[in-house]
Amino acid sequence: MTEIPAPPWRTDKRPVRQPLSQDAIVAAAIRVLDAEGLDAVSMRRVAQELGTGPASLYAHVANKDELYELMLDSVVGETVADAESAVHEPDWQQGARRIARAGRDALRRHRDLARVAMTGFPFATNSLRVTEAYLAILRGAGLPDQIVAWAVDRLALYVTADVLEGAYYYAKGWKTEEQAHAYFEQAADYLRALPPERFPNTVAMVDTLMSGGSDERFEHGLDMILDGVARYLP
Amino acid sequence: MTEIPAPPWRTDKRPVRQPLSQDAIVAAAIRVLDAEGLDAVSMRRVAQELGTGPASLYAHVANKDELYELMLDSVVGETVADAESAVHEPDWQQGARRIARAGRDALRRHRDLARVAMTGFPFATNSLRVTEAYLAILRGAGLPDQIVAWAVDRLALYVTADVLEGAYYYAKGWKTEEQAHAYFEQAADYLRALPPERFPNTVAMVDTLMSGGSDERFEHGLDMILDGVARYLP
DNA sequence: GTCGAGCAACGAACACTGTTCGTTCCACGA
DNA sequence: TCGTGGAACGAACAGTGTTCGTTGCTCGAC
Repeated sequence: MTEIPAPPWRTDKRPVRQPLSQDAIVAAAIRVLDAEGLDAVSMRRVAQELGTGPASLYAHVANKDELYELMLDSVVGETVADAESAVHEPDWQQGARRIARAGRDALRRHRDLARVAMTGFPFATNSLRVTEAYLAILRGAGLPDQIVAWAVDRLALYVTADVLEGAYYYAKGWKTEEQAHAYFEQAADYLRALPPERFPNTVAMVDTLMSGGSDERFEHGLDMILDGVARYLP
Repeated sequence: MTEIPAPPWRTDKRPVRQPLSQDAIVAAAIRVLDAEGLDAVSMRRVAQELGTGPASLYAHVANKDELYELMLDSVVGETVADAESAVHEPDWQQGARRIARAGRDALRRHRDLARVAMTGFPFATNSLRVTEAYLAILRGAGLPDQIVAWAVDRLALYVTADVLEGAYYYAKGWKTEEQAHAYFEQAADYLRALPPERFPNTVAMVDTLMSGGSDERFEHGLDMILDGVARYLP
């Protein structure tokens, strides 16, 4: 099949007329997300990115919510290979840790997309594959099903909540991390200035409470969840 | 101060002219929330509830986000008394449980308001009081500060996530619980129909995975968190 | 007793949003 | 060769949050 070059005449009527597709739309949406944040991903903005109007998108995508979920599943897809290879890890805790880390890394690569993961259930195909990997590892370790179900719930929630905390300032429309840092500093000062007779513990623990977002803290929380689960090994 | 009755003349010009206030606005917003769900709480809808226009609200509320946070703090206020009395509970696990339960009950009374709790940090006064109660209980038990900070984080997240799961169908605009039940049934069928060679664990665990929302499950998850934390007692 | 200042209330408008309708136009199969 | 199904699209609708400029009221100072 040799590609027939576009005829030089008649090219003035329509610019290029390259066909749209769901994949192209999702890719464009993720491009906007990475550049401007989730709130900027509107149907008009995505259409503009593709050089067309918003109505054209509805032939490939049911509505904006579906587009958001497709974006999430596309990003989750970045972790599927990692997750499925982690199933063969001899140490089950290490396997679970690898899936969690891969999910966190993928979400962190895409601004505040984690907000989408907080609303709705992971029924898309890539999410299901990651869940299946989790289940295989935890069941393979011999944990009872009830505990496995709870643990998967908790791990997924922990990962997205951690990312969400780190991406918090995107939601406020801030551009730089300096602004975010200033905000947190100000918040800490506010807590320190609370009346110590009514909030003695809060005031005393300000620094400990506000030390979120770091890798060490994420790993430590992961350890605590997995250690808690390990108590239910037969 | 005897109240002077409104003069019968001149009443045609303005209906009543009762002064607006932040409390009145928040109360009206919660009324709309309870009746129609969070998505229905727009500045125009709240203003309509008060018989005025949206611009009038901005004298008492900075913007819609602040209104949402005020609503949340008002609802959290319903639990402050409970939380602060739980501090005197002799058993620290029982104390923490009481705060968590009170928070869950309060959030469940108000549709999908839990969505607001998922975005943003609890810096409003009532939330701070509840946090202080948590801290007092857990520190009083002798837990190290690092663990206490993590546990409070986890407990708050667990409560709101549990409520959010139960209120999921509000976000979809569904009215009745029958619709929600049908949706979950359909979702379960979808999972059961997955290819068993690629999703053996998911298919096998469908019923366990989808058994969310009940009180027993909430209590069980609470036990698991608290038991996990208890390992760090000196 | 009168005046002035400050502020709450508000009508109208702006710049957006998601979504739908009706039309146009093209590529493919009969 | 024609007919048809479906994608692309322009325009519009009904909303949204927020701001501006004006009005009208109330309270304190003179």
